[in-house]
Amino acid sequence: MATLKQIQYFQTVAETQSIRRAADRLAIAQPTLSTQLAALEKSLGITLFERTRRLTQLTPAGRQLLPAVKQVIAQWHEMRELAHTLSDTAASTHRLGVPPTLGPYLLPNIVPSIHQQFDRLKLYVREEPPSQLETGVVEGRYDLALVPLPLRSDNLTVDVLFREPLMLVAAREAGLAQNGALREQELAGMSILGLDERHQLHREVQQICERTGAVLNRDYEGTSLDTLRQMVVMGMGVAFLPALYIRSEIHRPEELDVIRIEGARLYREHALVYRPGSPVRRLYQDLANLVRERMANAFADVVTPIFDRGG
Amino acid sequence: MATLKQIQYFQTVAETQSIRRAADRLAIAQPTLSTQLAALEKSLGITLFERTRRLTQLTPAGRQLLPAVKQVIAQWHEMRELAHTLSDTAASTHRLGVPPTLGPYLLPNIVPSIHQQFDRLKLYVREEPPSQLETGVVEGRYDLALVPLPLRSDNLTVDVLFREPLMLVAAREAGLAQNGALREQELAGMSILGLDERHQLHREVQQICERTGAVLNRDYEGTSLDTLRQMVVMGMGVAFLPALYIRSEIHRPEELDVIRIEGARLYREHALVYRPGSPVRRLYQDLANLVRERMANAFADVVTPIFDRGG
DNA sequence: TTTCTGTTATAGTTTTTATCTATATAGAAG
DNA sequence: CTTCTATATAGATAAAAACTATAACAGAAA
Repeated sequence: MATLKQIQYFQTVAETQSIRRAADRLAIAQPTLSTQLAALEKSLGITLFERTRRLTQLTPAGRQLLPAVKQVIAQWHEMRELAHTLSDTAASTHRLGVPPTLGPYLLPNIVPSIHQQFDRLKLYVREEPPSQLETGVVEGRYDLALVPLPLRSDNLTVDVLFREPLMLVAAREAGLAQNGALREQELAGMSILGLDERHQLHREVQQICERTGAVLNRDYEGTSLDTLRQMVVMGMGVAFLPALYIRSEIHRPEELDVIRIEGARLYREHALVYRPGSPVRRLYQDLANLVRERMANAFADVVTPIFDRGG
Repeated sequence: MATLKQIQYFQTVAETQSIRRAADRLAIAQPTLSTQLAALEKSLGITLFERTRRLTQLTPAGRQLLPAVKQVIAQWHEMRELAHTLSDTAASTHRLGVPPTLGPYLLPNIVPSIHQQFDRLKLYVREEPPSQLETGVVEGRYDLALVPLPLRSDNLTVDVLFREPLMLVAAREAGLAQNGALREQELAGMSILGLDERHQLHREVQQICERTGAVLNRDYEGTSLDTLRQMVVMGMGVAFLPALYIRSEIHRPEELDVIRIEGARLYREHALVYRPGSPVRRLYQDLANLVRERMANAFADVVTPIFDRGG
C-alpha cells in the first residue's frame, strides 16, 4: 500500500531529477530512497523513473501520475493546516441548541460578546423545545444547549446561568397595574393565557397557576411569545411573559402593563448543558461564565446571574 | 507525522461511531486502533473523538476536520486509479519529436494505425530540426523521435524504419522528363534549389550535389518543402523532394515533372530513436514495427521498409 | 447493591518495515 | 585504464505497527 511518505519521495525525486539529491533534501539515506521508490513502483504497478547515471527522470506514466500525486500531497497539507487552526479548541464550530422562548431574546445580547472574547469560535444555532435539546445533547446532535431547569436527564453537566422573572402582562385598559405590582393572592381566579403544550413555558405557567389559584385558559393557546403578546394586546386576557422577551420585544409600553408579582416564585432558571465527557468542557465553562458576566453587567435589572451553584 | 492509514482509521471510526466496530471493519485489533488514533490526535494536536462507553463520537474539531480527511483519501484513491490505468504502458502519453520535412507527410498515414493497435496510447507530437530532436531525446524532453540517419549521438537506441527516395522535381516546361528518369551523370552542372541550412535536408541535398556534380543554388533557399515546391513551379529551378512529400502534397501532376534518378544513392533513411534505458523500449520497438509494416502494406511503391538492420 | 457485559485504554511482546552503513555495479569523465 | 559519481543491493539496526492479554470503567441486568 502506497504511503504518504512514499509519494512525497516520488515528488521530490521528480523535482530534483536525482535520487541522490532528493535523498539529501529529504534528509534520508540514498539507499532508503531507492528501496522506498522501488516499493512504490511495485505497489502501483508502474515504473515511475528511468534511472540513468546522469539523471533520473520520469517515465511517461510517471509524468502523468505526478499531478495526481501533487494533489494528494496538497490536500494533505490543507488538512494539516486546518488541523492546526482547529487545535485551538475555540476555533471550531460548536452546535448550540436553544429553546424558542429564550434563544431569540438572549442570543442577540451575548453572541457579540462571545465573538469578542473567542474571536475564532463559531456557533451553529438551532431552536428546539427543551426536552429535545436535552436528548439532542445526550445523543450528540448538539455539543451544548441552553435549557430551562430542572433537567430531565441526569447524565449531563449543568452550568446554571441565571434566573429570569416571569412578568404578568395585561392590556392597558384592563387597569390591573395599580402600582406596577400585584400580590400573589390577587392572581387567584384570574384567567391566564399560555403557550401550547409543546413549549416548556406551558408547563411552567401551569405550575404557577396551580400554586396561585389562577386558571390557565386552554381555549386559546399561543404558538409563540409574539402571538401570545398579540392575544394580550387584543384583550383576550393576561399572560406570563419572560423578562428577556419583554425587554427585547415590547417596544410600545403604552399598549401593555407589565406587572411584577411580589413574593411568589415566578421565574425560570436557565442553564448551559453539555456532555460530561466533552473534551472541550473547559471552553463551555468559560462560555457559561461569559454569559453570567454579560448578564450581570448589562441585564442586572432584568435577570439574576447565578455564579456559585453547581449542577 | 500523520499517515494515510491513520486518517483512514479516523474516517472509519467517525463512520462507525465506535472504535470496536471500526477495528472489526478494518480487520485490525481494537488496541491497535486505539493507539493509532491517539497517535493521530497527538500529531494533529486535536482531540478528534469524545470517547464514552456507549458511543465514540466526533468532537466539534474532529467533525470539521473530517471533510478534509475525506478529501485526502478521495484524492489518494483517484491517484491509485490513475496508476492502475497507467500500469498498461501503452496507456500513457508519449512525447514524439518529428522533423518538419517528414512529420506532416508521414504521421497522417500512420497515426490511425497506431491508435487502432494501441487504443489507449496518446502521442504528444512536436516538430523540430533533427539535431534538436536527438538532443531532445537524450536530455529527456522527448520520449522518442523520428530522425534521419546518420545520427550525431551514439547513446541512443536506433530502430531503422525505412528508406525514402529523394526525387528530382522540375517544372513541366523545363522538359527534363523525357522518359520519367534521368541518369546520375545528367545531373552534373544542374542548378538545384534547396532548403535553408537549418534543415537536415539542406545537407543531404548538398552531399548529393557534391557527389553528382550538380550545383546547389544558395541564392534562394526555401524555408519549407511547400515553398521549395512553389519555387520549382515558378520556374526558379529544380529541386530534390522527399517521396513522401510528393505523394502527399503534389496534387496537380500537370504542373511538375517528378523524375527518378537511376543508379545514384538518392534517398534518406529514417529511424525511430529513444534512450536505451527507457523502461518502455519494448513498446517503442512495437511502434517501429508497426510503422514498417504500415509502410510495406500501403507505401511499398514510395518507400522501402527496413526490417532487419539494427542500430 | 452486586454482577455481568460491552467498550476503550494500557502493558508487554512480536512482527513488520523503514532506515542506516557498507559495498557492489556501472556509466561518464578524465 | 582509472577515477568519479549515481543507483542498487546486502545485511544490520531501529522504529513502528501489529498482536494478545488484561485492566479499567460505565451501563444494564440481576
